[in-house]
Amino acid sequence: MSDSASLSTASSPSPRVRFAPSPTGSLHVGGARTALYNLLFARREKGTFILRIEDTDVERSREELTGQILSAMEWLGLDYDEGPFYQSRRYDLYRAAAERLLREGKAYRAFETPEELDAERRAAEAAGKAYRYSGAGRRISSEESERRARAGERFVVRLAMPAETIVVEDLIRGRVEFPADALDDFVLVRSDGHPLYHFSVCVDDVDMRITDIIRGDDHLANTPKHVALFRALGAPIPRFAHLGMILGTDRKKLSKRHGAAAVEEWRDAGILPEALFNFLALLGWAPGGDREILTREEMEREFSLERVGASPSVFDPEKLLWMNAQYIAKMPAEELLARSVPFAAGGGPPKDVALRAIELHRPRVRTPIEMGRALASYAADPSAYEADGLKKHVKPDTAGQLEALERRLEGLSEAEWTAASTEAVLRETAEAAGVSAGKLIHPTRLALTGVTVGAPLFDVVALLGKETSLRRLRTFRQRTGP
RNA sequence: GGCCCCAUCGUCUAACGGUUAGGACACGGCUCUUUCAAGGCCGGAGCACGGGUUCGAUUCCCGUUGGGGCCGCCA
Repeated sequence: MSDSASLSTASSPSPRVRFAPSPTGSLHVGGARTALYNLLFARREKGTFILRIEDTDVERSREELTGQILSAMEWLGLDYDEGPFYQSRRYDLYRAAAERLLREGKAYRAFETPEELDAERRAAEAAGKAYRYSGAGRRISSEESERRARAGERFVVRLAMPAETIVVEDLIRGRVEFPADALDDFVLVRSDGHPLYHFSVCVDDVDMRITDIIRGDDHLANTPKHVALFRALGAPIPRFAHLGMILGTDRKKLSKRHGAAAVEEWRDAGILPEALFNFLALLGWAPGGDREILTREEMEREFSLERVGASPSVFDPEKLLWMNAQYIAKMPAEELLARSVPFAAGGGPPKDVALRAIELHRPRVRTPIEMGRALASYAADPSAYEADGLKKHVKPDTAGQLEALERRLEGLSEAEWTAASTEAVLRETAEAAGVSAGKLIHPTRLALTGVTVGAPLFDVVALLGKETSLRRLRTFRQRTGP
């Protein structure tokens, strides 16, 4: 439309975003939500989503965890356009950047030992003051610094923070200011040559031409460091968007301590990836209107940071389970069957029976695991009967009534064995015995399924078939009778 | 302790100065019914507090309180 619109489009390249987990644990739901927002943002803005593994912490990073994170992302459908890139393979880049900053006087060597720093920190604490690095290294001349380095003295590289307020324009939080005296000259490179988090992040974000940094709120306080670093590196400052934390029910940052903080734990609990994706997307973002169940396409089309809230959100497993049930309700039977069979002990009944069982139990289960259990009950006779059910529904004359029921049911041919006709037979039997149908229905359910709750009895009877139904009835009578 | 962020039902959220403050989960009731669900209907439940600004504040500003985060040669 207008000149300025086309101009701004021309001057802002397509966005590049990244998700940068460190393999020090499995994929956390908070991390997954961050990745998901990056993905949605990239799709919506026709940008590029990059995956970068931040494995510079040699003590804590573990290779197998990278594999776990990758597979959890794949399972959830968090697909990236570029990467994964590994920071551990990019040390040359960090070394070159550090040398450049040193040369340009934007960073300097500091020769304090960890023990000395520890002592300073403790002293500050004892004095009730906030600890700041003294800046001693800054006052060493570059000649002397060079000389000591060449002499083999150990040193770290620190950034010379400018003495000015740093302003962060956050897409979600607005303008946030950090006074200069709250920041000190933080360490870029360890004495063993390892680049540290803040440094490798910024060097990579510059190198990968990241335009928008969407990450957790816990990084907001780190952002002035990053801004200073981007400036020192002579790079443009990306846009920032800091997401509210995901909390446990105790309103503390969600962690393993809360149980089920990892994506794979939910996977193993029978949560469908689509459901978790949908649920996580709505933890902080609302599409507007009253919609809750959205397709991936809708989310990719409608996601916008403007509609992302700033406040933290509590992760509610109950609602996740509800959402899972919503997805189960709509899933094609074949697919639901395929997802449930792995959880059916013994593989469940033949496919035609299984498919009908799926429809019977679909509204009654919330996970494929529960569905698997239901399927298994059609293939194997009950191994035990619910104790409370026996007590409640088995009376002295129950066995006799069930025997009468069996006799009459035997009169039905295989072809006549339907829900309607078996029901009719049961009701006739009850009437003949002068009792209500319930007196027979409940013990029959117990006999056929072992429990007192479940799908409509006569549908179950029909599905089980004549032979199995009668066998289970007989067994029940023998095991519970006089 | 210093700095920073956040604040609508128990929970997730809608509202972008004027609404009987809407929806969803959970909860309770009714309905359906052989049980349990699912579904449908109904209900209880919220603008943290105090000052401003304004004709008018849930909404804007300041403060208080409460919660959270960051302050490493961790990420």
